[in-house]
Amino acid sequence: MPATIRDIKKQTGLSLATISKYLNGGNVLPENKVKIEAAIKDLHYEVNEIARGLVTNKTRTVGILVYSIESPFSGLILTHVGTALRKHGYGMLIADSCNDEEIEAANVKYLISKKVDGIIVIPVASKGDFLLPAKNAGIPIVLLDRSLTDAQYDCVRIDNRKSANYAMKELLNKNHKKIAVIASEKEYTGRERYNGFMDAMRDAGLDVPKEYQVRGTHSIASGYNGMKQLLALKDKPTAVFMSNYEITLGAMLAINELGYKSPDDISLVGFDDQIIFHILKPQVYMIEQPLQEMGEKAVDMLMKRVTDGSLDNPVEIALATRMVQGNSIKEM
Amino acid sequence: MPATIRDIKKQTGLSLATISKYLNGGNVLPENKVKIEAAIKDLHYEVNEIARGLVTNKTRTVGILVYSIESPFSGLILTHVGTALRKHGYGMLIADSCNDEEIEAANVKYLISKKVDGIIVIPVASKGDFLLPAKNAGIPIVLLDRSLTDAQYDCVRIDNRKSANYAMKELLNKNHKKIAVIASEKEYTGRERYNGFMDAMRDAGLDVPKEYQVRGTHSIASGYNGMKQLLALKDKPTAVFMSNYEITLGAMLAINELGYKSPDDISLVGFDDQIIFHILKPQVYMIEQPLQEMGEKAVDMLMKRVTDGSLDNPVEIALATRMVQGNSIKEM
DNA sequence: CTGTTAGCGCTTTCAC
DNA sequence: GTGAAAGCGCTAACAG
Repeated sequence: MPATIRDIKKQTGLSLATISKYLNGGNVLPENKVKIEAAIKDLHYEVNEIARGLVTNKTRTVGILVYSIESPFSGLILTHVGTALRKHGYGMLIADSCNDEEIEAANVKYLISKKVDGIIVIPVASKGDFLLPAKNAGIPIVLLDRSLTDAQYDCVRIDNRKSANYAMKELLNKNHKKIAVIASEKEYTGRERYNGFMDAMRDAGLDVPKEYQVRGTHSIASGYNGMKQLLALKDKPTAVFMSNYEITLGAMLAINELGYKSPDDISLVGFDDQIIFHILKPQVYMIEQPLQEMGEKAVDMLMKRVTDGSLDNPVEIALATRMVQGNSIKEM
Repeated sequence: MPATIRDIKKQTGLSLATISKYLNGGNVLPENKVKIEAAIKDLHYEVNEIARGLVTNKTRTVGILVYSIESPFSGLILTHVGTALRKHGYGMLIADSCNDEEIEAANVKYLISKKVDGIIVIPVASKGDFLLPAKNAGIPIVLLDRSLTDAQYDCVRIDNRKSANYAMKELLNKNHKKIAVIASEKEYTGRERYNGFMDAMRDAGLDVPKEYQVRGTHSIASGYNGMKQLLALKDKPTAVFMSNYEITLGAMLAINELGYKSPDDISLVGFDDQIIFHILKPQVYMIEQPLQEMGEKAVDMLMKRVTDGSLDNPVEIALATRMVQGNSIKEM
């Protein structure tokens, strides 16, 4: 049975109010401060945040709804979210949606019952209904990385469409004409990046035959199979745009396995820079997302809602990305 | 302002006690049950777990202290931990130690103040002092994947030393004599696997020259540099044992980059099977950890302590691993 | 600056 | 099976 504020009261002879005031950073006579601090040490006292939360109606905990904690991307961005939250004195209650919309919806209710002060969500669903209970409960919500098609929430992400479009310039400038794409089909980012790719090709007046448009899932297997498919074509593309980390990884493996060399045999541009690509040959041209900035901005937005009680209209922030130069593109 | 149990009382005319009883699965007259359920729907009532926690002194939340949420291994095992916990009706409050012992120690206190019912920890530190505050507070603790050198806690892990030893048989049976190792030096698993490797070599009566013992960190870079180092030796090893996922990945990249082929030029055995290696050529012989079983067992042990209040002596469970056959070993 | 008091939302005796 | 009442550990008026 851990020490409570009453034990401190007993040892110091002070009132609960004074002790509470001290605990919350209020002004207390120096001598009392000393007494209280001594008692805290003595008794190994730690504030009971549950009790505190009951009265303040604040838990200093943010719920994180993550599409799949198994995915490497999740960890890479959550580490920044967590660090930013910790700086504000907040913790993360993480709920893994396991890429399952039902679990995701159930997790929202779970977080509500846990009285989290806000929710950061990298969604599985592309529609926003599942968030309504939280919204109705008045819990601030910030979307991260992925937006929703039918609902307005604060959102921090990159400009996927523009980034993909921009990435294509590298290939177009080097005179590639036969360019293929491997993109995930259902997810927000996959769709947007595919659109950006198509925008760029259309603007360049280039046609993209159906067999150059490989749509799959957000997975290594998709990249691997997609690239194999492309390399098996009679009329191979000279370049391929790979729309995310998993797809890029899979595609690179297929290339290696089949004994092709990039950029000699095929030029490459990928998405989602990760350390592994820094030590791979050839170094692939990669769109890099500002993961740290994304995590921090999402936390900033949420904190603003939480602490200011800000009720401004939702804003969607689309951060710029950066092209990491490589040597995976051949001049045509 | 969300509905409370008092709002239900108003609408149903029942007493708090009856409603509470219903909420906790107690027996209530069918007519009352109907009334309560209607009111809950009407008012969008969700239990306030904070208030409940204050009186029951249980939060149905488990704290997770993870060495680095950024690491792919973390996500792979936490997904199973999370799923198992959810089945028990528990959530995870995840605290990222960021590979930093100071943060780790601070996070313990944070979790205590959050009154988590138990803690699962994949530690950064190799000594157990940082867990003392939680232990003293009577919070059950289960170590996962990594043990500690100086403290007794429940622990679920694989038998790293034996697994590494066993993995070596594949190489020894195929008559390899000049075998090198790349292992992390400071971490628990790295040390144990290194020891298992050395055991096997000693038992086989084989010498391991210093330059065949590459010790580094648990990182891709370590594997990459380590393998380059080995391949640059005048007297190259015929086989290499790579002690974890990151090291294996890095080592494979180095091999590819230098244009070597496995198993023709070098035989390989790795640790930590992950999907990526399933589509890589050659398929590397890999020790596979039972991640799901590990996650579930850890949760089981914790739940036993939490719900039974079991105070038995700590037990350390070392699970068996499995060798995933590949084609990365040449018969000598 | 300090103390007294009420009460956050729920569970839990204990009568009935 | 139901209700009244007490209280979990803390904060937040308010008065002194």
